[in-house]
Amino acid sequence: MKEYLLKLFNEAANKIPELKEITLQFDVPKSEDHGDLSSNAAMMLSKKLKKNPREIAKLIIDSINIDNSVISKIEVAGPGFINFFFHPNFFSDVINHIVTEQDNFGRSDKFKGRKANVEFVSANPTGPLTVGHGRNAVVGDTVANLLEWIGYEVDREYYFNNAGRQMRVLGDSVRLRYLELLGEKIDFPEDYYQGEYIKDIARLLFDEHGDKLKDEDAEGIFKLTAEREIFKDIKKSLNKLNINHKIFFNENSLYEEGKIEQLLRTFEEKNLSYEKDGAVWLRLTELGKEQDKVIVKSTGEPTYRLPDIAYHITKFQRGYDLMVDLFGSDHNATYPDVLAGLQALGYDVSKVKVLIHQFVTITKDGEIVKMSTRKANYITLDELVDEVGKDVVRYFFNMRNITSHMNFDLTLAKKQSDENPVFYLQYAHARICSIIRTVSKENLVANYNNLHLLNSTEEIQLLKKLNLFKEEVLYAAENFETHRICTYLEELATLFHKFYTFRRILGSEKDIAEARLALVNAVKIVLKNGLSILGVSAPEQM
RNA sequence: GCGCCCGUAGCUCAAUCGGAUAGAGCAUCAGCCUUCUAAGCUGAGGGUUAGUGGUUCGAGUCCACUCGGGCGUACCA
Repeated sequence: MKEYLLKLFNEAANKIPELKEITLQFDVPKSEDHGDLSSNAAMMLSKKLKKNPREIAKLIIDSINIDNSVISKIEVAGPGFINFFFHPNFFSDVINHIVTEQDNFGRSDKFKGRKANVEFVSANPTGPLTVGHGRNAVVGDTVANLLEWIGYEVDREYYFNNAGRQMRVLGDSVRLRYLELLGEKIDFPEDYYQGEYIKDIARLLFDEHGDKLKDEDAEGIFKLTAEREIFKDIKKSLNKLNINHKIFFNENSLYEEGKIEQLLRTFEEKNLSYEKDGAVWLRLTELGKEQDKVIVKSTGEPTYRLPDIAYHITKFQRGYDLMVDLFGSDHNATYPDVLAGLQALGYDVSKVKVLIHQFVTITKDGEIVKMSTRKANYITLDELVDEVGKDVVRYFFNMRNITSHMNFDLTLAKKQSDENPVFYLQYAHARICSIIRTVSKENLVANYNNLHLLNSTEEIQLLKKLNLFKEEVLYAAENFETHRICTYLEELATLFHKFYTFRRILGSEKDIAEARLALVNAVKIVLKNGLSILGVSAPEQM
């Protein structure tokens, strides 16, 4: 629809040259009374032409050629909107596209041939994934899905840090628990990992090696075993949500391959770093930042900035056109330094898109569930998935804009009722499957030749919504907004349920019944495709 | 103190780079199942978009300030 109008306006620009100077946009009005698409071009031109916008709108209308079989009505409304009403037959075409393309309907090739990397979760293997990681995991995977739907070839990547202090503490936590098992009296520091899983790993080592490890370093077998075992659990948790990273990139490899040293030398050669108080600093002030930051501590150990920059360089070297990083808001202070460093080295940081999601609060029975990692008092992602199921978890995390703090209502999520929006969508799909099963026994077959018979309000609204799916996917993907898909699907499901209530298939005249069956088939495909972007299943019956 | 995010109906949230009368779901109230799934549908009530100024044809959206909440502000990540 938009393309069609764009073409008309570009033709009109021959008569009104100023039209070329503004970016044309067509919006779907909130109210149906305002047409199917609306243009604000006249208002944008009013200053330039020094004329009343309504007059300009009339001028524009006069200078475009209207095909009455496509556009049934054009009007000037309000302060100067031009409203376009499309002919009903125009909308039913979409059904043919949907049934032809099936599972691929909604995909576009706008970014075909381009490579994207989506880095998400990236939690260090120091403990099980929590509900907080869940939002990151689900949104990251869904963003990756969306990018695939608009043509990108996408690599899902998990970056983890196994070289720093955190992991040393982890190894030592296991070592102490191990010694405890051997009967030694230990003093377990408060800032060590308190969780039961540490004891499990210690138990594992004890069962396998007895007391032979009592003189081993924390950094050796203790740390390695902990990393291996915890990663096993992390991957299992992600698998339950159908999340599979293609690449697990670890920080150690950057050291092993000399990337860290190399980067340090480059900074030095370009005079972007200097030494002070025994540490190496990055000249961020010269890059417009507030203060210089340390990249190598006086102990000789790099801060996170150095490996992070080196890591992103590898992404550039791997040839991605788009690199998405998804972090929780606790990281919002770290990424600007990394980007500044990359930019100073001449990398095109506009290819890096950093997404920050806000935190998740869990409520149960109306009360906030308080969580503390240090005390190992948290709800794990695993527990959450086991309790409410994959579909609910994926839907709930996807349904909110990531810029908002989100409330995960455990009581609501567990309810298998109309209070839970996931079921509303799945129910619509199951209902359609049921209709198709029942109706096929009556010798009715979908017929795609009489779609003009779909002319009731309920049918036309449904058709219009189907027409918007592809655009909606594109918009959601380009803006990295997964919740858009949820909103769209809920609106589609609502329109379907209304259609179901007022327009029957059985009992209608055969031509109408068969056209409606075609419509219902199309709705089913779009619901299923939308749910598959979200990673939510589309059950055939409920 | 400073930086980022947020503040919309009783609750949870939408609102397409600034568009027309701010919309859904839940909750509350009143209705609809002898025919394709009632996990559904119809209707009603519910708002000074935290506040005050500003920018303009037009502001929930942009700017300034104030209030309130979250996360940061390390030679932790």
